[in-house]
Amino acid sequence: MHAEPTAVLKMLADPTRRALFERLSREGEMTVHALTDPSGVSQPAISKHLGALKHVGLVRGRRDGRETYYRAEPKALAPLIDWISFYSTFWHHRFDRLEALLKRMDP
Amino acid sequence: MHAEPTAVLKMLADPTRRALFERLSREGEMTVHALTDPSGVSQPAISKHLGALKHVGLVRGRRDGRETYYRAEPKALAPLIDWISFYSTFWHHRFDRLEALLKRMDP
DNA sequence: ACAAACCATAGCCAAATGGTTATTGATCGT
DNA sequence: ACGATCAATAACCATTTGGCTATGGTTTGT
Repeated sequence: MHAEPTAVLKMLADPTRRALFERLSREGEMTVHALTDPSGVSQPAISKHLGALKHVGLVRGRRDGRETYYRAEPKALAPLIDWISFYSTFWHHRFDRLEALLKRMDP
Repeated sequence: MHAEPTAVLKMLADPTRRALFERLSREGEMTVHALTDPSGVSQPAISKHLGALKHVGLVRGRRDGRETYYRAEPKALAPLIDWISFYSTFWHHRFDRLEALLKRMDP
């Protein structure tokens, strides 16, 4: 219970990397090529980021011929959600909006 | 709505810094000295981290004589919670465990 | 008055980070 | 068969980061 969120936080803290995760979350499975296209950075940079995300389980890669399709793995956010959940106890009494925000997450 | 979570994520991604925020969340207002004590790093390092946390609004400092009391400001987590909340829409239909986790956050 | 305590700042340094170009390996289309 | 495409890796580079020591500025206690 409530595992180390450091690795997940590090991954999401970089805007380029978070954009990859967001795009895969929104649009589903995509190739490296499609992800590189509008990213503003080179294909090797994207591959490296995807490798890092994969390493902490935030994405999964499926090789198909010469292409690799990546998909988001939101399960890997569990440590982060656990962390927020755990500390929400301490925040609750002085963060009025928290309750509303948490409700919004589970409508 | 759903502001940039990058700054907040960067702050929490460092273990030393997150430990400060956690400690202030658990134990309430504390001096720099008290925070430095069991941290394993020097007082200037702690002060620098507190300055960074303060800069993004995650803590607030109150000077009292020669001591400075810091407190956590969980309100500043709003961008992060908004981000998770926003993407939960996309995850919800393919992340079964999320629902359970979110329920655990708001029992 | 003055030494000690508390905190912030300055200056420095090693390591980590995020990017690049070049290259390689594999697969596809013609 | 072979040139083109896709992705990963290698090698390199600049910047950022997180730590340190040294110092300075206040405030406190004696």
